[in-house]
Amino acid sequence: MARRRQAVTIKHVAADAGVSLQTVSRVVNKDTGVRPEMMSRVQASIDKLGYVPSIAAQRMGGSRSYLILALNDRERTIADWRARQGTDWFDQMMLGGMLTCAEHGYRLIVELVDTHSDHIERELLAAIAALQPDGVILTPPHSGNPLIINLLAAHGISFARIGSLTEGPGIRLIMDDARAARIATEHLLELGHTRIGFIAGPAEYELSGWRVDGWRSAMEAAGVANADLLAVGDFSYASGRAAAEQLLALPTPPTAIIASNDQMTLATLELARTRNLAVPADLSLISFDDTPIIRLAHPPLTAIVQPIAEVTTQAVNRIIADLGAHPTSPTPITVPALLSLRSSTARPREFRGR
Amino acid sequence: MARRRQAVTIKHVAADAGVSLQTVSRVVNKDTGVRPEMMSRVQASIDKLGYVPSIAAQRMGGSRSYLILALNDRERTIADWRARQGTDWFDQMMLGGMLTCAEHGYRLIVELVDTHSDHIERELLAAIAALQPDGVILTPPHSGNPLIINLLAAHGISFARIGSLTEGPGIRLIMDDARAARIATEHLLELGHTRIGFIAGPAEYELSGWRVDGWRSAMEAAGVANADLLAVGDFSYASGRAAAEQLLALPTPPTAIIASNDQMTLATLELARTRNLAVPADLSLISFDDTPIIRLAHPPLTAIVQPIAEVTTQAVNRIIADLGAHPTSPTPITVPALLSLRSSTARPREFRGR
DNA sequence: ATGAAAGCGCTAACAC
DNA sequence: GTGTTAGCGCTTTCAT
Repeated sequence: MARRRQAVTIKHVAADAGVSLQTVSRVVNKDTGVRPEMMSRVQASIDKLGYVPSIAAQRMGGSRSYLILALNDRERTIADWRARQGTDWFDQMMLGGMLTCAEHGYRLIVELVDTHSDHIERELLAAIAALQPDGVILTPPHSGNPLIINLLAAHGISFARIGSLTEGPGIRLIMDDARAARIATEHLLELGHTRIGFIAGPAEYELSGWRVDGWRSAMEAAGVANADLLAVGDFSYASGRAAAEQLLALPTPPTAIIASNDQMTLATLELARTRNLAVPADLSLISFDDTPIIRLAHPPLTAIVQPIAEVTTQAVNRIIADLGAHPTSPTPITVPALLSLRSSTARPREFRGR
Repeated sequence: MARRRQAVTIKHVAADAGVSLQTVSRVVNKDTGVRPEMMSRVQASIDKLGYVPSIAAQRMGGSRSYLILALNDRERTIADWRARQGTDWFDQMMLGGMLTCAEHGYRLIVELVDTHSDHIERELLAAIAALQPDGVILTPPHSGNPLIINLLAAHGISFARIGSLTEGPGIRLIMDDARAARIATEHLLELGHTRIGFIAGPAEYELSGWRVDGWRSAMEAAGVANADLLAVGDFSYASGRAAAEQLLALPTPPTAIIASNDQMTLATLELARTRNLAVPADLSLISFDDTPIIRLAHPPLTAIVQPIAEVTTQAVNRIIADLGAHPTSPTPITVPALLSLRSSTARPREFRGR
C-alpha cells in the first residue's frame, strides 16, 4: 500500500489563491479578520480544488479533533444487539448524535466500556489518548460514575451526562423519569386502580430511583402508597418475571403494573398469560420503553416514550457550544417523555360497568 | 478550552526507557529487528506510563489512520431509525464491525451518504480527505456503485463490498441470497405448494435480483415456474401491500408468498388479514428479514436469517489483512443465510388431510 | 540492531 | 489584515 498523502492540502489552496497558509486556515475556520474579498478568493480556490482539511492534521496543529466520543455500556449494548429484540436505545442515540455531529462538522465515534471493570479508567484513558476527542457523551450507567466524570473533567474535555443528576462536572441531561413514572401512575389512578405495582430497574442506574420516586409520589398523593407494591429487577426478562411473580403473589395482588423497561414488561405480560390473567381486564400494564416488541405485543402495550434522539441531539449541541466558552451550566436539561396510550390499560375489575 | 496536549507521548517513553524515539515506535508497531531485551524494557515503560499512541499523530507520520469507514445509505438508515420498527441491519453491522475493528486496534466510523445524489462523489471525497480511513465498508445499495468503487480503488483504499458481485476492485462478500431464496422456495415446495409468489426488492439492490433468481430456479426445477407470480416492491410497506394485492388478484392466486424484506412481508400479512385469508392455512408466508417485528407477528413468521454481523466481521478482517499485502482476492466470500422455521408456513389447502 | 533527521498538514503565536 | 515561524506526535528515510 503506497504511503497515502492528502490529495489536496492547505498548501495547494494557498498557492492557488496566492495567499499564505494562515489566511487559508483563517477562512476554513471562519476566523475573523479576513477581508471579504480575500475570503471569497480563498473560498473559490477551496471549492475549485475540493479541499477538505484533514482532521488528523487539524488535531496535530493543536486545535480540535472534531471527534465526539459516545461511551456505552459494553455488556448491555452487545447483549441488546445479539438478542435482536428491537431495543433501539443505541439507534436513537446514533440518530440524534450522528446527525447533530454532522451538522457541526463533527464525527461521532462509539466506544464500549465495561462498567464493572476495575480497569475502566485505563480503558477510558486509552480512548482519550488515541482519539483526543473534543467531547464525550456519557450514557447510563456511566453518566454518574465519579471515576469517569472526574477523569474527563481533569482532562478538560467537554462532556455530557445523559440520565444522571449526580453533582459534579459535565452537562447533565435527563428525560424526566420521575415525571414520566408519575404520569404513568396517574393514568392508572384515573382509571380507578389503587393497587399499582412497580418493577424497578437496577440501582446502578440513577434513573431507576427516579422512576420509583415518580411512582411513589403519585401513589402518595392519591393516598394509596404501599411499599409492598415495589419489586426490583435488573432490566432482564428473567428478573422481570421474578419481580412480577413477587407482586402477583401478594395477598391482594396489584391490578396494574408498571415495569421499568420493555423486557421486564414483556415478562410480566407472559406471566399474566400463564396465570390466565387477561391484560388489561385483570391486569393493566405500562412499559417504560416504547420498542417494537412492546408495540407488537398482544395487546399492544401502553408505554413511556423516551426522547433519546432528542436528548442526544441536545447533548451534542451543548458539548460543541461549550468548546469555545469555558464553564458548564450547572442546571440539568430536561427533555420530557411521553405516555403512548395503547391497549394494555383499562379500569380494574371492581370498576366495571359503573 | 486550553490547548490540549497528549499526556504521555512517545518521547516520555523513550526518555523513561533510555532509548530513541524510533525504538519505541518499533516496539509499538511490533516491527522486527528489536532485541527482545530492549523490547521488554520499552514495553515496561509503555505499561508503566500508560502510553497509547495518538492516531492523529500516527496518521500524520505517514502510517495508518486506524480508522475504517462504514458507508450506509442515508435515507434508508435514518428512515429505519425514525420508524423504530426494529430493523436492525445497522445494529448487526455495528456488532460485527465495531467488535472486529476493536480486536485489531481499529475504530469504526459510520458515514451516511445519499445514494441518489449527484454529489455522492464529493461527499465521499470529503470523508476520505477528512478521515483518511485505511479501509471502507460498502453496504447495499452502494456496494456495486461504480463511481464509489472506482474512486476508492483510485485512492488505494482497501475496501469491502457487502452484497455485490459486480465485477471490479474491492473485497466482495455476499450472504448467498440466491441460495437463501431457493431454500425458502424449496421449503414451500416440499409442503406441497406450487403457486409460490415472490415479492422482489428494488433493482438498485443487486441482491434483489439474486433472490428472484433463487426463487425462479427452485420453481423451474420443480417445473412450476410462472412469471406472473413475481411482483416488485421497493422494500417499503406500501409497495409490499401493492405487490401482494397484485399477486392475490391473479386468476389463480398463490398459496404462498415470499417477500424480500420484513416490511413487505408484514404488508402481505396485513392484506391477508383484510381478505380473511388465514396464515398459514390459506396463505403461507416467508420473510427475508428476521427482525423482531417478524418474530412477534401473528403468527410468528418463518424467515431467512441473514448473517449480517458475521459478514461484517469478515469484511473488517479482510480489509485489515489486505492493508499490508497488495491485491484483493477476486473470489467473493460467501456467508450462508439460514431459514428460521416458525408458524407462517403450512401445507396448502388442497393437500390437507392427506 | 539502534539512532538522528526530516517531514506529514495544520494551527498558534508572533511579526509585519 | 496578512505573512512567517515553530512546533504538535509520530513514522519514515537514511546513517551508524
